[in-house]
Formats: sequence, C-alpha cells, structure tokens
Amino acid sequence: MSDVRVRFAPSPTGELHIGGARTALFNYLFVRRVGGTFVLRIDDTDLERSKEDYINKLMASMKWLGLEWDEGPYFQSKRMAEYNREAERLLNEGRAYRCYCTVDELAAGREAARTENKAYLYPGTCRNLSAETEDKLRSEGRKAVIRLKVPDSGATVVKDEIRGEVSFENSDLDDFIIIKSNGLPTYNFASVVDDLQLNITHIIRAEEHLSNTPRQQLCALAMGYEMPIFAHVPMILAPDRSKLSKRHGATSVEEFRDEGFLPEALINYMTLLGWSPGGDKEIFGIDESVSVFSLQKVNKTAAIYDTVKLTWMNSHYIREYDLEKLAESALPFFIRKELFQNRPAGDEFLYYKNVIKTVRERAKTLVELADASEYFYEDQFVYEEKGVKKAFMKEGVRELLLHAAGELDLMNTFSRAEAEEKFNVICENLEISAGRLIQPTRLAITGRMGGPGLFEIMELLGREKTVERLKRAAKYIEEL
RNA sequence: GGCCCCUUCGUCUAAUCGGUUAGGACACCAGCCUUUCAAGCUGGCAGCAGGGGUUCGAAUCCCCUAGGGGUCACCA
Repeated sequence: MSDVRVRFAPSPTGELHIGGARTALFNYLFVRRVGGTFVLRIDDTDLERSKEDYINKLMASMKWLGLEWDEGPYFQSKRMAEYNREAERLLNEGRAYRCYCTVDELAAGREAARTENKAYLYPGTCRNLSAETEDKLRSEGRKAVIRLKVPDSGATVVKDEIRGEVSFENSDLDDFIIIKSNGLPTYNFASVVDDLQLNITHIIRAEEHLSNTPRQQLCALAMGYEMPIFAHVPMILAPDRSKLSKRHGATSVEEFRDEGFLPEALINYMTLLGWSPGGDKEIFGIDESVSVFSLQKVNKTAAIYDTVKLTWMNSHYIREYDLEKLAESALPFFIRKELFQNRPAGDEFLYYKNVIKTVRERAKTLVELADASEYFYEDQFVYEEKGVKKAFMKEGVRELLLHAAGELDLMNTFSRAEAEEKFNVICENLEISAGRLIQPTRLAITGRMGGPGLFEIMELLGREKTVERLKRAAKYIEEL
C-alpha cells in the first residue's frame, strides 16, 4: 500500500453523469495503478440543493460501474466544526476578516463595474475595520461573512500533472468569501480543509475547477500548508460542444444503465475519452487500463461524447459477455417488456438463456436484446409490413407454408439439423430455391424479415409452435 | 468583458529526441461471405484551424489571429 491518496468529491445535486463518472474512473485507474487509497467524499455544503436520494444514487452508480472506493464516504455537512475552527484560526492570525457588506451593496458594485465594462473585484471595504465599527455594524443587525485576505501582488502557480505550471496573477483575484453569513463554508474553503485533513496527495478533477484552484491554493497557504498535486482532466462536452446538461438526453450513468448499456462497455468507452494507452487496441477491461494508466498521457482537449461509438462498444460486449452474466443483466429488461413476470426458474431459465444466446449476436443494447426476443415469448405478434409484401404476397406461398407444416408434423425428432434437412428435401422436390421457402417461413414464425438462423429459431421454438405459426400465417394470407 | 485552458478525419484518438505516403477505431460507402439481418473480412471516403517565424527539415518549437471551453456567486 502506497501513501498515495485520491478523492472523488461529487456534490449530491443530481445523478452521476458521464463527466463525473469519467473523473471518478481516472481517479480509480490512477490510484489502483499505484496501490493507493481511493476516498469518496460528498460535497454537500449546499444544503439547499443537496439531496439524500442523490447520495444513494451516486454510490449505487459507482458500484454498478465497479468503481469501488476504499474510504468514506465523508460528508462535508458533518464536518462544519472543522471549517469553523480553521476559519477562526485565520481570523485570529489576521489572514481573514469579517465583512459586513450586504448582498445588495455588493450587487451595486458589480453593476457599476459592468456598466464600465470592467471586471469586478471586491474592493476590500471591510478589510481594516476597527473593533468599534464592527460592533456598530453588528448592533445594526448586520450579519458577517468571512473573507480571506488575498495578497494584491505576486502570482499563484498551480502545478498540474496534465497541464504543467499554470500561473495566475494575485491582483486578478479579490478577497473571496470562505464562510457564508449562515455560517457554512464555501466550496473553495471546505474543499481545501478537507483535502488537507484527509491527506489527499493528488487531486484529480474536471478542468472546470482549474480557474478556482489559485483561490484554493491561497487558502492552503494562509493556513500554512501546501496543496497536493493537481491533475485537471479535460471536460466531456455534449454533441453540440456545450457543457453537459439534462436537455442533452441520456447523460447520467443511471440512464445509460436503463437504456441497456453494460457497465464494462461504459467503462471501456469512458476510458478512451481523454486517454489512450497508445497502440491500436480499442477494447480492454478496466484492469488492463489500470496496469498502464498514467496521468501524463491524459489529453488536454475536451472530448465530445458520442453514443454511436458507445453503442458499438456495447454491442461488442453483449456478444462477448459471459452468457450467465448477460442473462442476469438482461432480466430486468425482459420483465419490463413483460416477456415474463418473474425471474424464470428451471427449464424456463434454460430456455431464457438459449433465447439470449441466439439473439445476442445482433443486439446493440439490452433493450434491443429483449426486443429481439419477443417472438420467443409471444405468439400473437404482427407481421412486418414490408415482409408481408415481399414474402407473403406471392403465388403459392400459402400452399407452400401449409405443405411445410404438414411435412414438419410428420417428423419424429426435431433438431435444427433435421429441420434444415427437411427443408432442403422439400425444396428439391418442388424444384424451388431454398430462399423461396425460408423467407415466408421466417416471417411466419417470427413476424420479421431479419434475425438469427431460421433453423436455430425453429429448434428453440419446438416443432409444435413452428407448425402452429406456419398454419396461422397460411390463414392470414388467405384473408389478405 | 478580465483571467485561465485548449485546437490532428464528422466523432474518439495515435504519431519516443522535429525527418511518417499523418496510423487506428466509430460512423458512412462499396465488395466478399450468407436462407434473412447482423457479425466477420477486404477496400474506399475523410484531418494537422489560419498566418507568420526558427530550422536543411515542423502536426511536433516560438509568436499572432481566429474558434471552442472553463471561471470570475454568501453554487459546488
């Protein structure tokens, strides 16, 4: 066990989206590679927006993806005493001060700056208040916030594993708030206190935090510490190049799961979003990535996520997955589609597994898998319109199907090889090509023009159902 | 608007120290295979944002421009 410690610190204001998940993944890859500790922290200082439901969903999503953490979850909401103690210390040491400006007063200043088209910086109104003035303001009923004294010269340099050294002029920063008037810490402060107290050694997070990093570094400096090493990973953008949000459709892990994506596929896809092991390999498991992962190889460019490639990857995993596991994963989708009510048992489960086995080859998601399985459970399906024209509305098809039904009925045993042999004989005797019989038969027993090998389907369905469906189709054609 | 980051096919990406016909994957197109649909195989289309330098030689180093993103809250 190395002493490397990383943390993933989501705020529970929504479901875990693909960007957050990818950040968690990179933390995971990095820390597992070096044998360090993965800490989960819930940044819930914003009581208004944080919801307990989201906390559970967040953790469920991480577990579903296989991103297990070693320590935590820690909750910022339970660590208020720490933040207040540190803030008090800064106050006593003269590195921070109470500010009594009201929200309205500040807004006025901001508005003025805007009309002059200048950047607004808090002017430091309360930076050097006398004890008397403070008493007076307090007696007026004014509530105070605590602001950090930011040096007005010099620069703050952020050391970043991915971007190198990034320098910010302190004069561009103002005395920002570290404790709000309701006594709660701001993110920039709480996050630093926690990272320091939890002995985090590497902060791997999204690039949107880069601009705030100098503020955090200034906090650490004021408290007498140095910040850990940073790694700001590029953002994941929606297809329209904008920041991910709800209006972009499925972006949360939960949604991807519900749409029938396998966790391994999602992991594989996210791994390649902003990182590449080099070489031509595209398909690899999380353990393989762990063994070669490095922050230096993480890209600097934001990536647009593309469900098309994810879908391709998913279809690959569906094809290669362990059948037993696939059957388990697909269960909720079959139930949702009402192909059956409960988890099938005994022979029913065997049948279910065989259905999946024959159908998995052409399903890109678990939803499609259940879709493609429909006619194995439903007798009263409708015939595909295009197929009816192509396969049913031809001379002698009805008689042909009836004839085939009769022949199949006479068979003693019924396997895919035997059925195929029988069809060959029928076609030879009638002097027609195999396709002439196979096409309408396929439509008759599945309602569709595409799908698995016909004789495979017939074997699984069994002779009785096959014959029944041929007859049903014949009747249907008659009524056309 | 200030500050910060970024810029290789439509998308994800590769290209040890500058020397490559700029490679792969998805998608798309064509062909092969085939009872269908897929899968698979083969081939094709398609990119170094633009402009200046430095250099014998630049996708790679420097500068400028343009574009994209982020951030500037008593949100995280």
